[in-house]
Amino acid sequence: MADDTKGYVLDNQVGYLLRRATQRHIGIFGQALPELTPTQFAALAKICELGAVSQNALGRATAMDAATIKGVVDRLRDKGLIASTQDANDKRRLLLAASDEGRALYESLTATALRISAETLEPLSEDERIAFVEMLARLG
Amino acid sequence: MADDTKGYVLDNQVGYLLRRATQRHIGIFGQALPELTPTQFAALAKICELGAVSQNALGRATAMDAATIKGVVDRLRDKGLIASTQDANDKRRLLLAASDEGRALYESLTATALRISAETLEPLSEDERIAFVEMLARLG
DNA sequence: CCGCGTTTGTTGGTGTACAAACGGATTTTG
DNA sequence: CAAAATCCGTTTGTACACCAACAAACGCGG
Repeated sequence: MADDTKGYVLDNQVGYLLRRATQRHIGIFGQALPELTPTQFAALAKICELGAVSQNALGRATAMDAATIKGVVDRLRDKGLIASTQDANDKRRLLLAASDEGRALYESLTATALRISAETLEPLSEDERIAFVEMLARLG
Repeated sequence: MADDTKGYVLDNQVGYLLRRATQRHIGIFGQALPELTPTQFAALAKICELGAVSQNALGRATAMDAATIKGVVDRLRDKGLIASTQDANDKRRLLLAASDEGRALYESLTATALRISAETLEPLSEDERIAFVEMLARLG
């Protein structure tokens, strides 16, 4: 029977550990970059990366469903970081683009964002960070 | 300058990857165990693990703040899986305990829960799973 | 060109998640 | 012992996150 195999222990389950790690990361993010939430920053980053996109396409690019991306886009627009216009060729589509302020903010914040990633991974050694991120990407 | 060092790419950031991995895990959980959410199952598991606890203590044991655990406890009680009574020694406290149904459900579901964890980690090799979970625990 | 399936964005509902503020109970401390 | 600090649970407000249902617009096959 050896050790404690076979028992269910919450604290060892991936799902629980993922939740805790995410909580810690969001805490670090909020400390270092209070202007935007991680989700808002992700959406802004993707808009800057992709140029003009429709709202749903942005959602797909950032792993948010249609209902979620709507709220995020609304908040970014309220802050004046992005602008939306009707697509002339397809009247259903909202074309989104970063405003000058949005792009400037994004560019001024990428260094901070990288620092946040580093701080999140800080409990791991150099080699471990690389291996961990690579494995994590496979779980997405 | 070698490769692409230095640039900020959303898809390589831990926070984003954590979010995606969590999404996938929650999807797997919902498929395999639709009766409860991952959070509700975590709370029920901890109650069964710890015996009687106060509401806030349960929150701390499951990494949920007071406002969050309240909603989770309310829903578990609505389902008849846990019961709450006033603590006689400390009139502030709500003492929580699993009902017979709650305990039975928990015990009948631990095997499924373990299978969910395994399926979440399925893209990794045996050795990788162990290393990954250990590192993930350090990030919490 | 017409109908039908699909896509786009919106809304409503549920469930985490956290901050801030609160009243009441308890504990600590002067 | 009385005042201060703390802890308990609750409420309110904001922000994801997803499901299901919807109307308008699009596009394709017949």
